[in-house]
Amino acid sequence: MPRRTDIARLRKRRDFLAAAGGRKWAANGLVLQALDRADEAEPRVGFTVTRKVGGAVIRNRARRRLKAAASEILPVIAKQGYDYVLVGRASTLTRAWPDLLDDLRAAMTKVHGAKLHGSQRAARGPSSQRGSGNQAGSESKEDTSHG
RNA sequence: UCAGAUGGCCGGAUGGCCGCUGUCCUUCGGGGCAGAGGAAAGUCCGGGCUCCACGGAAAUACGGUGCCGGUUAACGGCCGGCGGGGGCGACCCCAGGGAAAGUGCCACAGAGAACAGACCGCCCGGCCAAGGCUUCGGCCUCCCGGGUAAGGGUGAAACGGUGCGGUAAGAGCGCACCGCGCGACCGGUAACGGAAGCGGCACGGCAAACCCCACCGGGAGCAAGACCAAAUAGGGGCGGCAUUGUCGGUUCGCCGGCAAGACCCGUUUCCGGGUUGCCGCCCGGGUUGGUUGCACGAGGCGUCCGGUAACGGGCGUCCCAGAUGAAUGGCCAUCGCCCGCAAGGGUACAGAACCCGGCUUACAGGCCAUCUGACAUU
Repeated sequence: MPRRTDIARLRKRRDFLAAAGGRKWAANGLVLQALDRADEAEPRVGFTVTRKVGGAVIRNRARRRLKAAASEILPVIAKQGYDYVLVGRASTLTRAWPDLLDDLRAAMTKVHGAKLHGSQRAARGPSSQRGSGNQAGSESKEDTSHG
């Protein structure tokens, strides 16, 4: 099966900030942020490991594991028009490799599942973007009350 | 063998699958080669390079350095020596210039602490008011006046220490030795070392207190700086058109010259301030993206020569990361090492960001060389 590994990288600070305003899912070994750009362009991906996790060596190792996981999984299930940001945490290094891959797959489906409502509202245009940002808090509150 | 001192080095290995950055080749399928550190770290010093400022030099202020000599592009680094301190020793540590230029500080305790000082004590003299003793002559205590730095006590430190002489008791008052100060002269490039002789002996400590002296330092940094290309709003300049008045020409369509208009505000005039159309070209600045700076260098390795050494020179040889939300890796297996009876777990500190020379700090485990002290053996 031909694997596409050359997914475009996010390189600008404003892209990362925009993705941080999108859907977010925290798995055991990583945190995934996704933003639906509402166009049909190629998907893009970026990586972030904050100083909270550790020094430069630890952060580099975490980012490389995330890159390796992304190059294995994203070409299969990434969707057009999406920006993804993988955020490393302390457990990114200690998590077993198959578990880390499962974490990423699960996070991708979670983030895409939320998109299903969004695609219906996409006909109404920019209101969907405003909803993902401002009303995210109230939505999550409803979720917890249901569960 | 044990304990220790100094200097230096390594700091995982091999294989498989899949990737990343650079570069070269390509039959465009792909393939070859290279790819983190000793500290890449802290950003504490010193340079190269770049821009800015500046006529040269010096001075003031501020900051830094501070025994002497050498080394270097330079240094607060390094090497060699000197002085002081520590260790049986190998060796280690030290901001280590100036206190008769000046100012300041030296707490507490203590009688007295910087041209010091009699609390107790010791000694001499006086006195009989008081007390005691008396052989009735006086004597002692108290008191008064003085001498004394030997003893006690205080302190971090008390006009140097020990001994003998000396004295009323004492005192460098005298003497010997030690210490201290000055020191002709000798050795050394120098720091400094030695030292005849002289001086009875004080001229205290702190300059990581101010200060003085000598030397060094313009500022900012590769997000420096240079170049290219886009799109957007606004600025400046030039030209043309449009608008108004007037003069001249006219084929009555217009053309040319000159001048400025219109609106708003300060109550009006004068005067002052502000705003204002369209198009093209040029200039300069900001933003974004790209290229460059950017990796051949105070370069690595080997060898020879000079030098105790730091280091310098000659010759040969090699090309050895170049990213920019930032490559140099992810996963798996086997082995090594450490912990554990085993299952199993762990495998240091840490990631280039313009480049060099240092310093400092972090570091599992291990190796090598030289030297020192014990013990044992021959």
